[in-house]
Amino acid sequence: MSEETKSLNFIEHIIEEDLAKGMSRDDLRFRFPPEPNGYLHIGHTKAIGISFGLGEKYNAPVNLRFDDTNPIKEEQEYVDAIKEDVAWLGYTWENEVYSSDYFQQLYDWAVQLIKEGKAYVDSQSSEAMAEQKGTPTQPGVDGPYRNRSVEENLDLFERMKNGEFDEGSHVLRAKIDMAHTNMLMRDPIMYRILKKYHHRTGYDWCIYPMYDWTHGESDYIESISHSLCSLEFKPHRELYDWFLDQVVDDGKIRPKQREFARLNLSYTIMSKRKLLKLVEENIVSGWDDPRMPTISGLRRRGYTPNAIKKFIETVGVARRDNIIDVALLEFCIREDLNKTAPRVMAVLDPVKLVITNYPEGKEEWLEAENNQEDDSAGFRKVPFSRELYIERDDFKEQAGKKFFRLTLDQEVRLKNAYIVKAESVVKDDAGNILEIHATYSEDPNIKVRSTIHWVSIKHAVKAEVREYDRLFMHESPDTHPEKDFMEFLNPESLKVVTAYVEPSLRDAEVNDRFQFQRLGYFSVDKDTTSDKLVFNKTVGLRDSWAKESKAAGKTANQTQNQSKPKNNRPQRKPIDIIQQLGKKYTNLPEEKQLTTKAEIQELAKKVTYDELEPWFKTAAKKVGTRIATMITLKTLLEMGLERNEEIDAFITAGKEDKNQILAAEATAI
RNA sequence: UGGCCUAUGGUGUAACUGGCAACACGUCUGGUUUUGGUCCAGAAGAGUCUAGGUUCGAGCCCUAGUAGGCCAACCA
Repeated sequence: MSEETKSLNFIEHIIEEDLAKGMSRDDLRFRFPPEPNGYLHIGHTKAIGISFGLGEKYNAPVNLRFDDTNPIKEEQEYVDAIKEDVAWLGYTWENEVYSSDYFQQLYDWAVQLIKEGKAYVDSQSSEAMAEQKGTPTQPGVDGPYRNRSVEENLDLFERMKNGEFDEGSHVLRAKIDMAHTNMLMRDPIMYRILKKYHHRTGYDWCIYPMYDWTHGESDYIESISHSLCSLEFKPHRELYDWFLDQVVDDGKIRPKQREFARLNLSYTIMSKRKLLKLVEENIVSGWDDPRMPTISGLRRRGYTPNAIKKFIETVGVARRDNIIDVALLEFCIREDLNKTAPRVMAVLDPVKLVITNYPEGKEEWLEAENNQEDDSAGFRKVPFSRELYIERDDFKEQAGKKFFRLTLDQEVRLKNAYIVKAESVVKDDAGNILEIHATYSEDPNIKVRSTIHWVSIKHAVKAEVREYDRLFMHESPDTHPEKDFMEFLNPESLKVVTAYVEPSLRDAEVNDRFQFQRLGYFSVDKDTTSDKLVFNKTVGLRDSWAKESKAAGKTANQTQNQSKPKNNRPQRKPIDIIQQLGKKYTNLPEEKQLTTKAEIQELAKKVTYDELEPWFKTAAKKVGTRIATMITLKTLLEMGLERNEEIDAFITAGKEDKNQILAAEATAI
C-alpha cells in the first residue's frame, strides 16, 4: 500500500514548513469563526472545509467560534442554524466558543494598552474622524484628542464601560499612525458604545469591541495556530499582527493569519445581504428554498454532505479570484447519488399508452432491480396493467433516425417489462395526442433501440414534483457594472408539475432520495403530508439526447453555421505543429532533438513562405521557436525558395545568437 | 492618484530545491448497457498576461509594464 502523494495547497505548504521548522503537531489548532447574522451558504462551506479538513488531516482540534461582537445584527436563531449546518456536513468541533466569552479579557488588555500609551479615547463625531483619516491616496492627520493623558483616557474608558455616555459620543482607538499607507493602521477603533441587548451577555456591556481587536486576540486565547480567512482580510493582517504584538507571551502559540480566495459559483450570488433580499421580497420561499445556495437550501434540494465535501475538495484552495462552474457541483451530487439512490419509475409529463392485446383487468407484479450500481440494494415489484402512462417526450408519430424511442414504426422496451409496438394514436380536435394504442410481445429477444420508463395508471400515485432551474440567468449576476442582480432573475426557476409515480413510493419519507429513471435525482420535500407526496428535483441526469436534439435544431435553423462542427476538429496546419515542436526544442535531450528536427523538416515541406515569414519576428527569448523556424527555412530554401532581405536578416541574427543550437542551424544554411 | 494581492487549456487547481506543463470538470469520438444514465477506451484543447534579464535550461528567480481584485463602516 503506497501512500498517495497528493499535492498540497498553499496553506498545507505553510503548515508543513512550520512543522519542518520545529513546530509540534500537537500545537496545530484551527477555528471556524462565523458571525451569527445569517445562514451559511456554499461559500462558507469552503472555509469550513478548509479548517475542519485540516483538523482531520492533522488530527488537530477545530473550534466553532461565533464572532458575536455586534449585538445589533446577531441572533440566537442564526447560532442554532449554523450549528445544525456544520454538524450536518459531518464535522465535529472541539469547543463551541464565542468572542463574547472574552469580553472581560479584551477589556483588561485594552486598559493595559491605554496605560502603555497605545490607545486613547476619541470624542469626535464619526464624520470628523473620517475626515482626518484621509483616503487611500492621501495620508490622514492626527485628531485633537490623540494626546490625552493616560489618566484621562483611563477615566473616560471606564465611564464608557459603565454606561455614562451616549452611543457615538466616544470611542477607544489604538494609537498607531495616522499617515500609514494601510488605512486600517490609521488609529483603528477598538471599542464603540452600544447600549444594546446581546444574545449572550444581555445588558452586561455598554461597549463592544470591534472585529480587528477581537479576532486575533480570540485566536490567541484559544491557541489557534493558523487562522484562515478569505482574501479581503489580507490588509487586516498587519493590524492583526500589531494587536497580537501588544499582548503575546513568548512561550505561547502566536496565531498566524493566512488568506485564501473565497468561492464564487457561476449563476449564483453569495452575499448574505442579497440572499436576504430574495427571502424578504418572497422571490424564494425562505433561507432553505431549494434554489438558494445556502447549506439548508442545498440540503432541502437533496444534496448530500458527501457531495458537498467532495465539491469543496475538488475546487481546491488558492489565492486568485475564481468563478466555479455549477456543472462541477452537479457532477459531484450525481456521482454520489448514482451509487446510493434507489431507482424508481415516475412519469412527469404523462401520455396514456393502451396495450390493446393485454387483457382488461389483468395485472402483474414484475421484478425490478433497485440499483444496479449497488449489489446489496435488492429488488422490488412493480405493477403492470393494460393502461400505462409514459413520458410524452418518449413518443413521436414519426421521427428521424436519431430518435431511439417509441414511434409508429419503432418498438421499445418498457423498463422491467415487455416490448411494445405502437399501432395508432387517438387525438383531440386540436391534434394533441390523447392516447397511444400499442401491442406488446413477451418475446424478450426482439431488438430495440431503447428502453423507456412507465407507470401503471391504475396503481400510480400522484405526486407534486418541483423542478428547479438556476435562479439567475447571468453567469456572474452580482458583478455587472450597471445592472442590478435582480434584473437577472430567472422567471422559470421553479416549475411545479403533477407526476405519477410507482406505488412503492407511497411510503417514502422526508429527505429520502431516489433516481427517477432516465430523468434525474429527486428527494422527498418536507412539505409532504400523509396524503400528498412532494418531490424536489435535485439534479437531472446527464442528457446527451437533449444536447443532440438541441444541436440538431440549431444546425437546421442556421445553415451558414454548418461548417462550424468541422472547426471543432480542425486539421492542424503544419506550421502550427512546427511551432509547437520548436517550443520544447531546447529542453529536449539531444537524441530527441534529432528526431524532432527530422519531424520539422518533414512538415516543412508543406509550409509556404507566407506562413513562415511572420515567425521571423519571434521574440529573442523564444529560442526554440526561432530554431524551428530556422530549420523550416532551410528546408524551404533547399526546395528552391529565393532569398530576400527578411530571410537574410533572420539568418544573420541567428548566427549571432548566444544560443549555440540556433547559431549552428543558421550557419548550416 | 497611494498601498497590498493575483495572473497556467473553456472552468478550477497541480507541477517537490529551476529540467519534455499534470489532474478534475466541461467538450468531442468509439465501445458496453433493459436508464440516450453509469462504466470502459480514446481525442482535441495551454508558447504558463506582455517585454526584457539571470541561466546550459524559467510557469517557477529578477526588473518594468498590462489586466483584474481588495483597502477610506462606531460591520464582520
